[in-house]
Amino acid sequence: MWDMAQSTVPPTGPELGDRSGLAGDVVGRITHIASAMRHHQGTEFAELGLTPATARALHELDPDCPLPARDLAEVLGCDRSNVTALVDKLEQAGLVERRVDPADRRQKTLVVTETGRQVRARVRQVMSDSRLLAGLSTEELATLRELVWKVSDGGCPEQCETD
Amino acid sequence: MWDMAQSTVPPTGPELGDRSGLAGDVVGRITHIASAMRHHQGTEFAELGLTPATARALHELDPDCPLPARDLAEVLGCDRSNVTALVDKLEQAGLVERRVDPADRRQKTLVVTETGRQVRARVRQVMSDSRLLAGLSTEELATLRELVWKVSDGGCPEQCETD
DNA sequence: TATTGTTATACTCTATAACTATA
DNA sequence: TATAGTTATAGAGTATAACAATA
Repeated sequence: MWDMAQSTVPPTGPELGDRSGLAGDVVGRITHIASAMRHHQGTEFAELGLTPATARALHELDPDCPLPARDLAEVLGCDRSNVTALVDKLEQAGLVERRVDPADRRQKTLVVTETGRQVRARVRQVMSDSRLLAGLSTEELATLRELVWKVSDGGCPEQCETD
Repeated sequence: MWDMAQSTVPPTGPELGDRSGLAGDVVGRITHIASAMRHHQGTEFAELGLTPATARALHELDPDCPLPARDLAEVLGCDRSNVTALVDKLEQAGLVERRVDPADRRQKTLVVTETGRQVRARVRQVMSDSRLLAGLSTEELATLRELVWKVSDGGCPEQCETD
């Protein structure tokens, strides 16, 4: 069935009986599509002087609602120690500032600068760039959205805790 | 529009007019789903004593059609130098053997062992594991397959050369 | 004593460049 | 000279453990 997923035969015969082959096929395709998306985003981020990880970190930092590093780590689903390096790079690039929280001097609040705000807007643009979906009609897109929505609701929408 | 993708509101109102919002929404969901799939696969591979990269390498090695390392690198879309380390691990685990090609003694053919054959079967199972799609009916699955197929045809099915 | 951010360290993944042994 | 595999090295990404400052 995996071989089928790798072939170039179009899905003209849905073969509704073979549920697991069907599902495995879809899994393979989604993997391919996501990989292509990551690749494309990676090159776009590089043009902004960002790596995928720093871009994602910037993306998660709301300019209107500064977070402590601890919370950013949680949103990113990674360890606090990684956030240090990520924010180091963002700060070096002038996109983010660390500010000691006067209320709790252990915490450092991550504030997006004006430049950071602009770069972040571009990052968000790239992250929802849908050129890969250009081949679908608007109706197909709507159907696809319904289906992927249903999948991510039933599965692991955020950090995949249901494993 | 990205905020919409992050919300928990179901897509009951398709809003067919907003094509780019629709598409960005789908991109975000596909990213989430693929991330969850990678996470799940990673833990399954770990139980087999494999990393995602070694699992993928093993997956690409057809036991009935041994490849030289050069070809594996091409299939994996990575540099030859990486294949050395990957095959080192697979060989250490007793899953693959290197054999010098008598016809061209520069080449080393990668042969999957009997154990490797069994582990690879499990890897293939994990890679097409579709528990995340359990919430879809077989009909929805068929529709989804048609759509993702169409996307990967129009976009970057394999190593994304069309960038 | 518990928590925040940091540092030190290690492992995976990937890329480039230089080396070797063949061809 | 060109190619296959290897080695050395580097950087990104992520994890754990230990530490300083603060609560």
